[in-house]
Amino acid sequence: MPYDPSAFPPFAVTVDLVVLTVRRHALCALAVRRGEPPFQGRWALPGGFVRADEDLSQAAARELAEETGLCAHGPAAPAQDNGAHLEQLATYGDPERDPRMRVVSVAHLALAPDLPAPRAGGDASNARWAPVEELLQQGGYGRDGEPMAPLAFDHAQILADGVERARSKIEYSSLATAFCPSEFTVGELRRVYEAVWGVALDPRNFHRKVTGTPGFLVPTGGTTTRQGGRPAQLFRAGGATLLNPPMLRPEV
Amino acid sequence: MPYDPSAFPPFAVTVDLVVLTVRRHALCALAVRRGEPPFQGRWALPGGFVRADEDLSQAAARELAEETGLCAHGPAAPAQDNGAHLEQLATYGDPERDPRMRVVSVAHLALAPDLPAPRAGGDASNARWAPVEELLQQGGYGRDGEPMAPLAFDHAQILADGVERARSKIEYSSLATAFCPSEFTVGELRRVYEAVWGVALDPRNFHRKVTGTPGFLVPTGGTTTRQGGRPAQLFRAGGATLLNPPMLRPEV
DNA sequence: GTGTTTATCGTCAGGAAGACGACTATGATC
DNA sequence: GATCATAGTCGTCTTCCTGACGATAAACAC
Repeated sequence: MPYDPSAFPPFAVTVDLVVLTVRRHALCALAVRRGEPPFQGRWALPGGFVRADEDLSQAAARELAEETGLCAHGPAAPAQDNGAHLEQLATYGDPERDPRMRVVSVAHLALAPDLPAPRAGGDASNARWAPVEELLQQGGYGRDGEPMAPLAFDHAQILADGVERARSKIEYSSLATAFCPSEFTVGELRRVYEAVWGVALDPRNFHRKVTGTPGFLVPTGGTTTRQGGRPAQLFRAGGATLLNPPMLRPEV
Repeated sequence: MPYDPSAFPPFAVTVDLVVLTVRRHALCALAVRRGEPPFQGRWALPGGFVRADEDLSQAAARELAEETGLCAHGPAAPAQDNGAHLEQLATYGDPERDPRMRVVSVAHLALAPDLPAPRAGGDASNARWAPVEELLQQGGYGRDGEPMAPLAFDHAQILADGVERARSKIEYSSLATAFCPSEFTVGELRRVYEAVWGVALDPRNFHRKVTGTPGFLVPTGGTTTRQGGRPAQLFRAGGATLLNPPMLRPEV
């Protein structure tokens, strides 16, 4: 078929972000309140249009910086540089997903260490970290007693897919360190796994496992007592990105 | 921001397909020859524009049917129904990836049993199954001595990503059965793993492993000698989609 | 000091996987 | 028909990993 601009329908292309972090032992996602219709006043995932001269990953990194100030790095993550991990998640293109027009959204997944309060165009009341289970439950009430409407558009599905990706990916990759500050203890890393998977892990077996996996953790020599109790060794993320053997998520 | 159609740039959205199969002990992909510029005469992945009222997965299934006649089913695959497995792979949106205009392509991965010769709009000379290593090598010569130009657009990258997805996914899912006919032997399944991974596997350990994984294989009661040698039991794919424990890809 | 908390080391039993021997049941060849 | 080649299937043995859990260590609160 020759080139004919009328031969294909025009689409709007957006990026939406599932930004995850661990706060107070819970897996949380960044949500922003919509200021305009459709779904005005409802919570949604941050995102925006891809610009004409931008790659998809560039657009995602730009949106991430606008919403959180984080500097992104790609899936082939180098050692911890205090930026966020960013990778493409999936693309959502149901013809009915946006009532205004045909929008295809390329969702991205970002993993970040615990951060100060989010900003959404400088307006803190319109952005927040919320536990993912709170965002995903239908028709419940939030921690502040406010009735929780479901997320706008198909963002509940996107969030669920992002959470599932994160849950499975920390099994066989060193991605869990993306939730930690640049230096962290084995216990802090264990609490990340416990928060993301929602299970309790044996501290002794976990310690043996992560310290025994080559390339996962590199000791810095320092220690800390910020968690209370006996001082713990500090580590930073090692060069390995794939864990062999993988961490095993307990059954059920 | 209020709804303003001029506020976002228009994109063309396409689906491209990585269709994989195993033929003659080699992992092969479906390639079609381009009939028009750009990249006229070069090999490319099959694909086409998403229609105005179509979901992305619908568009991918339609393209797959047009190129191969296969009926697709989704990632939550039911028991083997002789259709192809189809899942979304990733989305490619570099501003320069198509010289004509801004095109975002949602690549999909399809896995199919060995098939009769492909058809591309009824023209067999413009479609073929080619070993993936042949399609991915730069500047070599094909099996027929014809010089091999690289695949059109960024299709070499898409194909490489699809192959890597298939290689890793047969580790922890029962997807390898999507390469087999509805009834198959343990040896045939092993040859699928060997072709996709490009390694030799121990027949005895492989047999113990797959027959011992609950839900992976169910015996049909029949036997076959189509591979020569002692008759082998026939199986069909069981209900399990995730393998626990996973198959282990041997180290390099 | 005593108790609490967290970190870290060690032990032991059960299971999974790699290496590989042995046996079985076909078709092909002489 | 005997022999051989080819595949398939069952066992064994050793090694490694994991889960369960006891024990010790080093901080802080009182």
